[in-house]
Amino acid sequence: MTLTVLLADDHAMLRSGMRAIFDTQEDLTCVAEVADGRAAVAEVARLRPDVAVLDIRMPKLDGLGATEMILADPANRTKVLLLTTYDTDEYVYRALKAGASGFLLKSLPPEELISAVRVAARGDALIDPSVTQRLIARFAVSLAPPPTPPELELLTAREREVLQLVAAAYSNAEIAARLHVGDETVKTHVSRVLSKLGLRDRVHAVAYAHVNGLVQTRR
Amino acid sequence: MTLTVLLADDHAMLRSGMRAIFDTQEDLTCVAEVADGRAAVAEVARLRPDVAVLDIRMPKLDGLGATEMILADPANRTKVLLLTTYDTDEYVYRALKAGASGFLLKSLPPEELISAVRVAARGDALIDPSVTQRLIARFAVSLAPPPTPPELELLTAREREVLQLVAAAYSNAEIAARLHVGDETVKTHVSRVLSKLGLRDRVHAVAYAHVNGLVQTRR
DNA sequence: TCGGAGATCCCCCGCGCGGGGGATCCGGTT
DNA sequence: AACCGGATCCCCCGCGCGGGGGATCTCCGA
Repeated sequence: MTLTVLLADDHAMLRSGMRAIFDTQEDLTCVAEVADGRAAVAEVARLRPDVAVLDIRMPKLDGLGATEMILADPANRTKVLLLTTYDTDEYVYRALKAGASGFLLKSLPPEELISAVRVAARGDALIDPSVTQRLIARFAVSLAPPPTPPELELLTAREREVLQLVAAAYSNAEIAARLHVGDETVKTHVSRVLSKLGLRDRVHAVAYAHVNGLVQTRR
Repeated sequence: MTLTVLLADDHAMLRSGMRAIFDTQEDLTCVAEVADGRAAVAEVARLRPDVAVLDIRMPKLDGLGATEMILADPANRTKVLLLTTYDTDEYVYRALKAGASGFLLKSLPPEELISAVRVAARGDALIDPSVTQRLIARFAVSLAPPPTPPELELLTAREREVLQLVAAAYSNAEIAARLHVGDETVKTHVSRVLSKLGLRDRVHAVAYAHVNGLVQTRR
């Protein structure tokens, strides 16, 4: 089975260079060449190639915008490979968010471009190693739990427990019922929490808890 | 300049296979072979190779634990490539969080293993395409803003503005001063916000705002 | 032209909340 | 035995807050 490819780049020379590379492969067919993003979107919709190789810098609509439009339409099954000279982080994030199957630099050796197209076509993805490094760093921080402020150590276990419930917007009476203690007890705990953390009232406590990741939201 | 490599895998056969691959390259030297994670950590500390290629499944200490120990020690400049048969997502996250320079499957062609070592040595990173695909998906959701609940549309611009300030734990008087209006006005806005959103009091409003991403914390 | 939505300001009332005192009981350390 | 930190419960007081009524003004669209 042969793979169909669309090329989008505003430099005719680069397009013919890439086409020459694909032509060396029997199973790859370059079915269209376009010079701007709008044409890329239109031709992808018309020809439904397996893979679209898009430059980021293009007239009318850039490669990122084209990627977003192509991948936003569920009728398209085309995989998108982005090719660029510059690897600004913002570009990378936008590309990956849109669902691109690849983010490659133009310094890529020809044979690797070929393999990239095959990778994309089979539903996998690949990212240039120089970009991957920074992506990992970014990913690591997004996985890392927010740093626990040291003043939290001042709280006793019970106080932390109460703080959790305050953060969940429970009233003193509700917390008392939930912990099976009197509400006067809860008031004492809350007071201690506020004074130890230097917070004015329970409203500040709620904000504090959320900002410092004491409440699990996403993930 | 030649690159030094450490191999860690509990299968002697696989180690000698990889060593044979590296031996075909003049600039790559395999300086050590070990069969478990603890030995890997020790040998890396002793020999300081440029790159350590670790299997994940190993006795005593697995490749992930070894990676964490190696990369936690700032005295080590060794880059870590993880090699595995299975690509469980949890493995990948843990590896990347620890700061691994690569996550590769054992199905990798020999020549790509060689290029992976060179990539790692120069400070870049690479991830197997089949893993990259899922990583992108995960990364995209971590970038995506939390969905805005529809009831927020009921609020007027001013009410949303007040909600933001309530979420930042400002009192009615502080909000009034900040918006240059009377505090009675603020009370009206807050009341409307609470009733429109079905919230009991401002404490619930703070929690609501944080849960629904109306307050920027990380990123 | 009239109506409604939105922003602004006003009064009263009840209550939850937070501060400031205090008390008892238990478990662990000294 | 004496001590202390932690958890529990109690009382009083002042105030911010939220609900329920109002009111005016402006802008915009029917």
